[in-house]
Amino acid sequence: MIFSATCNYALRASLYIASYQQKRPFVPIREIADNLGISFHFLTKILQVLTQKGLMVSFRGPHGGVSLAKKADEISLLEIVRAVEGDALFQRCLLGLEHCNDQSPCPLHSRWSSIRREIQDLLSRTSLGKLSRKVLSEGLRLKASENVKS
Amino acid sequence: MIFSATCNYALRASLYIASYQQKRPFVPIREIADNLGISFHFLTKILQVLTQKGLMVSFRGPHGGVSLAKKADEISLLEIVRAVEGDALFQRCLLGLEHCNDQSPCPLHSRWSSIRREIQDLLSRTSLGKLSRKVLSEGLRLKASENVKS
DNA sequence: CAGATTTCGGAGTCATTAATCTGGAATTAT
DNA sequence: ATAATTCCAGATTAATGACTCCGAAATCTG
Repeated sequence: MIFSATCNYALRASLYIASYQQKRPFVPIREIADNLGISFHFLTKILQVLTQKGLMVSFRGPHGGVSLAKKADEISLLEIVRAVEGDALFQRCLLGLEHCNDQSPCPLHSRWSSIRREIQDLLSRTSLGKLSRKVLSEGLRLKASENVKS
Repeated sequence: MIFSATCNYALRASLYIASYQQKRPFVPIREIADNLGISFHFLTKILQVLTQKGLMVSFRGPHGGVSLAKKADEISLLEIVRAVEGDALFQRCLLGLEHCNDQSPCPLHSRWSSIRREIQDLLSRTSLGKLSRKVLSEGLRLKASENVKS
């Protein structure tokens, strides 16, 4: 629902970096991939996009990796989402109609618009910093939890 | 966003039937496809699913077509969505995590859950009948609007 | 410098969804 | 009967997204 796998990975990886970068200048992609259970090569590609868009900075070689380009409190989830999903995401019609807007609305336009705005507000109000602190203090998970039973 | 093309088509076609069935016993799929700008064969396949799931009834031959299985006021958009998208749609985590729930939540779980519920409520409160009356009275569109300029 | 580490960038594969095509079966009208 | 209409069902193709692979470039260590 809502987001592509690419976008989910981008959010989780960003959150991982914000949470576990600590004093290191860079966090290796391999570490992120291993800890979140994401394909290394695929994640590499996704993070490349984020660095190209200026949200991350990267460094090659030993002790290299990626790092947030700004302070974690200054990066909103919305920025991450927009970087990988593009700008059209928050303009789409619930019925899939092109050019559905206030002038030429579909039957659900007004009601859907307000929910869509809520989603956008949630993402723009929530920063990586805020959320990473919550992850650390409450021990929340970012990975798919492979705990089968036991 | 949110829905697949299949689901969009299912909703629009259902709404078309509810709006334009008038006194006819059945509405031909060809007419729906032409008026909504959807591939006939593809729409056929989608409506077959809706009839298999008991939401529509169909009839072959001249003056055949498909028809709502219940009164339009008794069919919610949610029923249509569930029939084509399956049941998992309204349980998915914003970060794409499996088994994200109150016991083992992701960092966004509580906030996302409430928005997700709003979406589900909107769809379950809105019936085909209610929405089709709105379509007719306000002249709202169900198709992609090919008005280039003129 | 040699070798290990790590990102970069492009190409290729696989799976799922979207869409098309073709023939057949049911029904009606002539 | 025969033809026309319309849904049904399966096969095929196209497009997109998800994921893999590999060689190259940058950087550090010894």
